[in-house]
Amino acid sequence: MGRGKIEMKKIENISNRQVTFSKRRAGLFKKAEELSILCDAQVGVIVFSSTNRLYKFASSTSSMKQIVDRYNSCLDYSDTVENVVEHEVNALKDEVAKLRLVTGRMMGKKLDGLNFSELQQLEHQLTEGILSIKNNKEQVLLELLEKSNLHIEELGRNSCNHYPEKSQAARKNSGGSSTVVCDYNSDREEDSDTSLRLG
Amino acid sequence: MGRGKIEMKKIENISNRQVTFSKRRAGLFKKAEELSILCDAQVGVIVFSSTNRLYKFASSTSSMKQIVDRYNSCLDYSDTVENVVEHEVNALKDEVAKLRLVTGRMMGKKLDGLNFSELQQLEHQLTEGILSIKNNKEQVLLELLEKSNLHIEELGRNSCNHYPEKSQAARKNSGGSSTVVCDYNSDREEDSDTSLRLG
DNA sequence: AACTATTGATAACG
DNA sequence: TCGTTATCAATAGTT
Repeated sequence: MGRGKIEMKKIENISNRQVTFSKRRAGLFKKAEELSILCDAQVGVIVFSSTNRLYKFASSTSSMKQIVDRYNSCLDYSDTVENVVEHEVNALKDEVAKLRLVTGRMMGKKLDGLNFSELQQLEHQLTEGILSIKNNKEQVLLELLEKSNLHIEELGRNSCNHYPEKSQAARKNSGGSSTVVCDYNSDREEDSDTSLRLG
Repeated sequence: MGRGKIEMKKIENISNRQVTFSKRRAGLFKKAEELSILCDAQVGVIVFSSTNRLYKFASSTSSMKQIVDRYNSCLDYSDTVENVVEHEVNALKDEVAKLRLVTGRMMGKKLDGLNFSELQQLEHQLTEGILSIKNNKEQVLLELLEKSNLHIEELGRNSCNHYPEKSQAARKNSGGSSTVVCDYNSDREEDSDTSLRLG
């Protein structure tokens, strides 16, 4: 219909295609509405243009959501997204429960079901953990010490160059093996997000 | 079009309506296909007849499921089921990650981001845990001991009553404070599912 | 189901 | 984007 037939293939001329899209989309929606009225049918039409715009039609008595829901309820639900997601949620809940049990046990709670060898294994695990933590503490302390010493050295040098009237006390401790007091609790630089949040 | 206009309202004659439904449904699907081909669009049509039968059309390059999914993804998702579920999944994933970090740290891994006071706190936590575990071990041992003693006592009584010819060795250890050897590792009764699975 | 008279949709054009 | 119109497609009523 129109001033001549057209081949049933993609219209290459873009503006032509856009015009035809608008007209035929309106025609399609009109036909859908007529079908729904004349034949008392529930009709939904979803159209995505080649430019990814969404156009939809739903017969007046219902929303597209209702139609899509009804359509979904007609399908076989053995392998749908919902099912897969539910599976994933269950797996995650299981893992959370397991991990909570493990952390709880490591904190000395929820030990009731364990036999002697399991308790012993757990204790061994914690002992190993403490050992590793002690090593890390040592490492952290060493690094703090080194940093402090560098700082003091620098302070000493600055005092010497720019503030000669205040340099005496600083210079006194700027030697190779000076004693340094670290304020451990104030050592919160970056990475404070990695804090424990236990309990 | 046809041998005269028709009023745009529900066709009351049932067989007429069914015929028109078939014809116009075919026409609608044909129009949908033409639109999809000519204009390179993705088109889906869902029709429920007045007799609740489902008819659907999806443009050849896609399934209705794809179209419906794409449609859903285009909606405003501020308050849908999917969004709530996604939130739940994300929360669970976060919790799993957090718990893994905690258990990892308790096992002496992933300690790199921690400062001295955090390490000290962690160590204290583990020390407390070990203390609690030691108490539980003690309790388990005491219970095992009691059980064993009861068992031996019973054995002794049975030997005395029914197998007098074998009773001498048993009777020898059936006193109040006898020495008992426990096989800890074989103490796997019920609740084996609550085992640790660390690491 | 086919047929066909008629209306409706739309391709090309302005 | 919008209106017009010549043309063809869809289909209502009939067989």
